[in-house]
Formats: sequence, C-alpha cells, structure tokens
Amino acid sequence: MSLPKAYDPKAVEDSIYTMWEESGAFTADAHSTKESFTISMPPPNATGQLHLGHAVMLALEDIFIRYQRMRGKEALWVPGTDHAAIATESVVIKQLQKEGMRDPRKELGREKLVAKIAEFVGKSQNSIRSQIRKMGASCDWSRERYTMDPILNRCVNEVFVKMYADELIYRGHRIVNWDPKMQTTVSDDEIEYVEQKAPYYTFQYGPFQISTARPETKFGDKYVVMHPDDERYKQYKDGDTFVAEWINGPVTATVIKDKDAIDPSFGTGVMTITPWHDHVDFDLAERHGLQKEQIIGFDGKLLPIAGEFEGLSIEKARPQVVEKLKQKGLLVKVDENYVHRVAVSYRGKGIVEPQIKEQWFIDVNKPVVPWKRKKLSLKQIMQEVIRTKLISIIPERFEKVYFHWIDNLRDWCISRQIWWGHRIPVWYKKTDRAADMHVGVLPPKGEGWEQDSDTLDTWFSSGLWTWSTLVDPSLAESYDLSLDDLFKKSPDFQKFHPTQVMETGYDILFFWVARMILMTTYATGDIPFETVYLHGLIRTRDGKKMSKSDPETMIDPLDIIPKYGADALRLSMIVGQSPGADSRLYEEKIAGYRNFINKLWNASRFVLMQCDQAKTDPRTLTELPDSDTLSLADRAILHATEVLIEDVTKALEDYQLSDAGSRLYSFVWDYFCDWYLELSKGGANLSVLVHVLRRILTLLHPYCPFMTEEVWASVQPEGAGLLIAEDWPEVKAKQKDPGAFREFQILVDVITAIRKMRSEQNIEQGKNVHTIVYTKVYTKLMEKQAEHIKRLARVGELTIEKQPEKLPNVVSEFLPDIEVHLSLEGLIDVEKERASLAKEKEHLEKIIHSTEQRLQNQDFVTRAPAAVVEAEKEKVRTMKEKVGKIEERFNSLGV
RNA sequence: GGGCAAUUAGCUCAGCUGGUUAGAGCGCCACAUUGACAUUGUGGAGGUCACUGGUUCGAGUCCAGUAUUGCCCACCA
Repeated sequence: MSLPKAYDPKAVEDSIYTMWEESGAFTADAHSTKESFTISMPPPNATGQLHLGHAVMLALEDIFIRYQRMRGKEALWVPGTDHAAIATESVVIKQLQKEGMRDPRKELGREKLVAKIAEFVGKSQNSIRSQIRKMGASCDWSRERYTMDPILNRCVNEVFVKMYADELIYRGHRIVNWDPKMQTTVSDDEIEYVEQKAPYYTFQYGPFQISTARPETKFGDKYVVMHPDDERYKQYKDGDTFVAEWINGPVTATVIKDKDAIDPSFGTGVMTITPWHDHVDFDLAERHGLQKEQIIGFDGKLLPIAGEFEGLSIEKARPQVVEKLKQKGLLVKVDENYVHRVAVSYRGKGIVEPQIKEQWFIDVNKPVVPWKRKKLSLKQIMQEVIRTKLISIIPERFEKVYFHWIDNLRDWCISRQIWWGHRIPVWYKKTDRAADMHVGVLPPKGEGWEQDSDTLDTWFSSGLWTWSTLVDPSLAESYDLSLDDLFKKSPDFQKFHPTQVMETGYDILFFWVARMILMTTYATGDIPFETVYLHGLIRTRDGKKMSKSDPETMIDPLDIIPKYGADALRLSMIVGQSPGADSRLYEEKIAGYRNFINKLWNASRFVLMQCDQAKTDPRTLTELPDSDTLSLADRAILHATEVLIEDVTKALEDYQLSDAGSRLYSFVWDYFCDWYLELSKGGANLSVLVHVLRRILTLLHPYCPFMTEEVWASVQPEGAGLLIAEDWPEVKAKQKDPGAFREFQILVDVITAIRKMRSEQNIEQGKNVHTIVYTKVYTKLMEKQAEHIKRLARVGELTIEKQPEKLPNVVSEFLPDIEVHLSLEGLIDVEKERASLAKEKEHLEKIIHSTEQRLQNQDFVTRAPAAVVEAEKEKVRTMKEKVGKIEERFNSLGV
C-alpha cells in the first residue's frame, strides 16, 4: 500500500470521475424515500468553452450537492445547456461571414441556417460536457437537458398558451429596443450604455428653444412639452397650437403641459418629443393620446418623412440636418462637450434604436394569477415570495436590489425576430391575418395557416428551467395531457421540485433568477427554489475583469486543471470568496492550494507508512480504543476532530463555504500535520491516526473530491465503498475531551516558548532550559512523547543567560504549581515582570468593573437571555480568580 | 440623480452578536533539511485597521459625517 511521492492529479482525475459515474453515485432515484435535495445547474450557453465563471459555479454547486448526498439526502443535480438564442445565432452568423458568406440569413434561408446553428451547438455541447466532467461535477448525466429538447419545447408552448388564455400574453404596438444590426428586438436587460461625446444643439422652435443631441430624429416633432407651473410659459395653455418654421418647412405644433415628464430647472424647461423613438416620450404620448410617427426605418435609415434626407443613415443625416437648420437661422448654440450615453446591444454591439413595433408581451401588472387564495399580478408574486421568505437570497442585500428592479419593471417583450429559438406558437391564416389567429400547442388543422416567424426571448425558456427539466421527456407528444397533468405524471417533478438551491452569478439576478420566479410561480403555483446563492465575479489580480484579449491575466480552467488539478482550482476559487462579492484569482493562489493538497497527500502517505511499519493494514482499523488508554495528544486530536466536524457542518449548513474550507485548511496543515503527526513520530496510536485521517478526507471531500477519493481507497474501513457515497460524520460527544485538548494546547505553548528561547540572540552559558521545562512537561503531560519534545525543541545543548520575556508568562500561567518558575525566578527581570503583571491586573479589573456594572443594570438582566447573564457572571468569577493569582505572584516577586 | 458595497501588513483577504497583545495565505529576510512532504520546516521583519467626530469602562467592530474606489438602477429633452 504505497502512494507516489507527490500527488499527480493528471494521472488520476479522469479515471476517478469515470469510477464515480459508473458507480451510479450521480444518479438520483425519484422513488427513494429519502428527503430530496435538488440543484438545477444554470445551463451554460451552448456557444463554446467553459470559463472561470462556469468553473466557480460548478465548484460551489458540487460542494453543495456532495455535502447533501453525504448527509443522506436524495441529491439531484441536473446538468444541461442553453440554446442562448441571440448569442448563438450571432456567433454562427459571424463565423459564416468569416468563411466568406456575405448575408447568411438571405443566402441560406431559415431552415438551412437553423440547421447550421444546430450543428454548431451539437459540437460545443460535447466540449462543455467534457469540461464539466473535468471540474469533478457530480451531476446526474442521465437527466441532462437542453433548452431545445422536445419536452422543454412542449413546456414552453404550454406556458405560452396558458398565459395567452389568462390574458397575460398580449400582442401590441409598443416601443421596443430595436437592433438594426441584428434586425431584432432586444430586451431592456440586454442593453448596455456607452458614453459618447456628441455636440448638443439648441434650436429655435417657434417661440421656444429646445435642445437635443439627436436633431435627425426631430422631423416629426409637433408637440412641445413644459411643466404646468413654469412661470416663463404661463401664457401658453395646454392644447394651444402655433406654427413653427422647421427643417422641411413650417409645422403646426401643440403645447402639452405635463408635470411628471419635465424638470423646469433643466435647460429651457421645454422639449419636443419623438414618441416613436424614445421610451419616455412614448409613455408621455400614450398618457396624452398623442400621435406617433416613425422617423427611422428598421434598417436604421431615415424614412420619407425626412424629405430630402430620406434614405440617409443617422450618422450621415445629423450634420446635414444641423447645417440646414443653421442656414435657416434656427441654430441657437452648440455645446461641443456634451456627454450622452448611447444604447448598444449587449450581444452584437450595434446601436440600439427604440422603435414601435408589433410584438408579443407579458403583462406584469394584471392581477389575474391565483396565488395562495389571492389574485396577484406577476409583479406582486415576485415581490411576495421574497418578502414572505419563501425564497431567500444570499447575500441578503440583493433582496433590496431585486425589489428595486421589480418596481421599475415594464411589460416584458418576449418576441425576437431571429430564427434560432422556440418559435412562437401562434398561427395566422394568410388571407386575413388579424381576424384569423390561432394560439395553441399544436398547429391548427386545415390549409393556409402560417406560423408566426418570430422566436421567443431566450429567457422565456430559461425561466422554466428548474421544472421543465423534471417533466418526463417521454410525455413530450402526449398532447392530451394538460400542463398540470404533465406535472402529475412526472415522478421527477413530484420528487425533486421545488429545488433547494439556485446558485448563480449576481450578474444574472434580473436576467434569469427573477424570470424563473415569475414563470415558475405562474406555471406551477409554487416557487422554483428555496434559496438563491449568488456568487461574485472572478477578477484578475488587479481587480479587472478577465478577458480573452488579455492573455497575461486570463486564467483558463482548461489550462489550470492539468497543471494544478481540479481540486486546487476549486479551493482557490472558494476559499476567500464570500457570496455576492467579487474575488481575485491568479496562479500563485492556485499553486498555494496545490501545495495544500500535496501536503495532505504526503501526510496520508506518512500514515500509511506508519501502518506499514507496524505491519497493520489500515483498513482493518475500525474501532477506537478506550480513551483512558490513549495519550494526551490522541485524546486532544480526537476532541479537535469532533469540534472540526461541528464547525464545518454548521458552516456548510449556513452556506459559508469559504469558512468551512479555511477551517479545514488550517486544521489539516497547522494542527494535524505540524503537531499531531510530528508528535506521533514517537509512537502513534494507529487507530486514532487512521480515524482522524478518514474524518479529514470525508469532510474535505466536497471540496477536493479527487484527491480525497484517491487516498480513501487506501484507508477506507473494510466493507466501505467509495468516499462519494460515504456518510457525513456525526459528532460523537463521547470523543470530546476539552480537558485533554486544553492540556495539549499548554504543551504546544510550552514547546513554542522553548523554540523561541532557542532563537533568542543572546544565549550564553548558564541555566539549562531543558532541565527546567522539559522534565516537568515530560513527567506531567507527555510521557510517551518526551523524546519528541526533546527533538522538536532541540534544547539539548541550549543554555541561556537571560530569561526571555515571554516564557515566564507562559510557564507560570500553565504550570503554576511546580518549581519551573522558581527555577526561573533568578533569571527574571523583576521590575519588568511586576510592571506587566500590574498592567494585566488593571486590565482585568476594568473588565470586571464593566461587567459588574452591566449585571447591575436591570434592563440587561431582565432582557438578555439567561444564558448570557450566566456567562457574564461566570466571566466575573474567573477573572476575579485570575486577579487573585496575579496578586499572589506579584507579591511573591516583591523582595 | 437614486441605491448598494468596499477601504485592515508589500499583495490577496479573514476578523461572527463590541472584550486580553488585530490574524491567515502569498511575497520578503534568517536559519534548518540524508526524515511523509523543497509542492518542506522553524523563526523574524512588516499594520497610527481610509479620515473626522460620537456612543461606551472599552471601538477594526456600533452611529454620523468626509474622502477614495467599485458596482447596480434611472436618465434628462
């Protein structure tokens, strides 16, 4: 039984993963009687490679799921991929363009392009699958789903139809964000703003002056809006009309008074509006029932309304329009330093132009959804489930952000003019579009029906992810079943929904998490998950976002794993990261955790060698000896191990993954390796040694599944199976021994003190520390380990001239009853010692005083929990005792 | 403009409901090493806890303000 000298992840990880997979440990049983624990893996976009964002997600979720599996839950982790509508389509189109195709949409047509995209998706799904495996993710591959699977498509259609029937989905002419480059609408969340310096013009418009950065949109402006209380314009009344000379001749304009849209202190306090191309103006126009006119076409070029400018792009038209107005003497001034923000598409980076278009929307304000015996709007349900804590968000502060987002939520435009995605389940009869419309899961019977050419926003299908993945795929074509029937006939849905944890990046709280809550509460009448755990972004060493364009700081998990191992990568991302906060990652950090893993690997080797020397098979060691036959070090580490189990379990229950991880790290390195194994060199109890090692491996397994599983094979108790299927340890009160632990700590302190003495500079001939401290420690505490203290401390030849300052405190504190300090007495600087004692006494008395004061406070005594009051009283007692001792010692020093 | 967060050692970060001398990892310096482990061990240097006030016997921790940084939301004609 021997392990290689250094842990080599490359050599073992893949085969261990296969072993897990073949053992069936990943596969959950829908008919099990165990309590279920489900996580839906946020499906990576099927567009390419896994990056660190995925890696951190996989690491966190794998820890959750492995922990719960070991706790004895029926643990299910559903993997999958997302078709990522617009993202994928634009990637493939770009690729085809690179290959020489000018306009793939036109050249290929719908069917062929969709086939191309599907082919591309197939390839990248394969690479994603293998990458997820590389991370050690213990997900249930037998339940892998894809957002375009037939059953998921079925669910999408069912929900659409249901929402349509409930009048939550409607079709209307509304203002949307139009991406002329991709020729599609994009959602509010898919827009980002880029700051741009653009000239800011002020023009004369009839009797008013108006300002704009976009004169090319102003052709159709025929309303001027002002605040009703604005003194400057009180002679104008709402509805007044006037004629103004404008770009292409005179126009008749109407005065509108509106108190919400206008800030009188800004600029001239007057504006004209362009309802067709501005969200705010659109709302205003709707409020006042104003006319709207399209100025810019869907191709981004000006329409006939622009007169001589028709057909020009915005960029070209702007200077020309300005020039014309200038010549007419209508240009009042130009501010060249104006900075405004331009909306660009998150995906295609094209400039987004608001447009009015006929689109499909989800109404978020209509109170028609039954929820716990009330009728609520989707917005209200989204608020309700968080407010009532049916769903809790970690960290909590994101709840505020979430509420704020909902307050500003407008109806959700769900139709997209792209081809890749779930096609809208609506059919029109060619002859009379408006009159003959069919909304249904299946196409209507009869001739002449044509399906809506639009597809659904990708978040529509992602919003169903937690449950559409659990509906039985074999029912995809059982069209006689309703949505509720589908739920009832799906064992997975019955067993595993709602899920327990949704773990994802805070950057898609709105995109996705909120939409899942919306769609799931509506469709299933239940929440999609109980807890939302939001992780932060992984940044570079300098706190910048990692990007492919900067290979210096870019960390690719696929490079890291072969080099340092998946375990090291996992630890380096988890320890030191708190939920909702960004963290930094760089190679040295990963190397540090690789060292840790190697350290434990070697510690395990050492344990195995000890067993080997004693001709004992570690696997036969299953019983712990009675505690009174054990050495102090053994009893101490057994105690510490139990406390470790307690701490780690509690931290994991509270989703404090970083805490649990660093607790394990320091236990293994600082305590198990540096102290316990060192001391055990003088004669270890193998049962204890192996027991503690097993505990460590078990507790660490969720974090470092590969290495722990590999070592486990050598030390597992007879009859045990894989570590992945091992039970999480229970705390055993019997093995706790705080007394032994404290005593051991004393020993550690004494040894440390001796080490310090050794390193003191001015050591000369004189007293022999060895004889003073070591003999006492030897006889009193550590009979078995005496030789090793000697070895550790290396005090054999050590002699001192002067007493180092820290030693007497340590020794006198812990070994007050022996002649240690008497022997040392002559070496002590009496004045210094007295001064430090006085200081300590003063300090203690202060605390005693304040605590006593608090105890006299009736408020405190009656309101605080009894245990706290007791603890305070106990504190006073022990501190008084301490003061007594200090006084005693102080007096004994006074000569 | 509104909101959220952060500011602790050269770097990356812990520090829970206030309580003895503020911790860790990396880096740095010195020493050690035929030993489970150089992917190692021991020791050391290095911090006015951003600043100013306040509450308290006691503040890195609580409160108020200031500064700097980051993020989110809304956007201005």
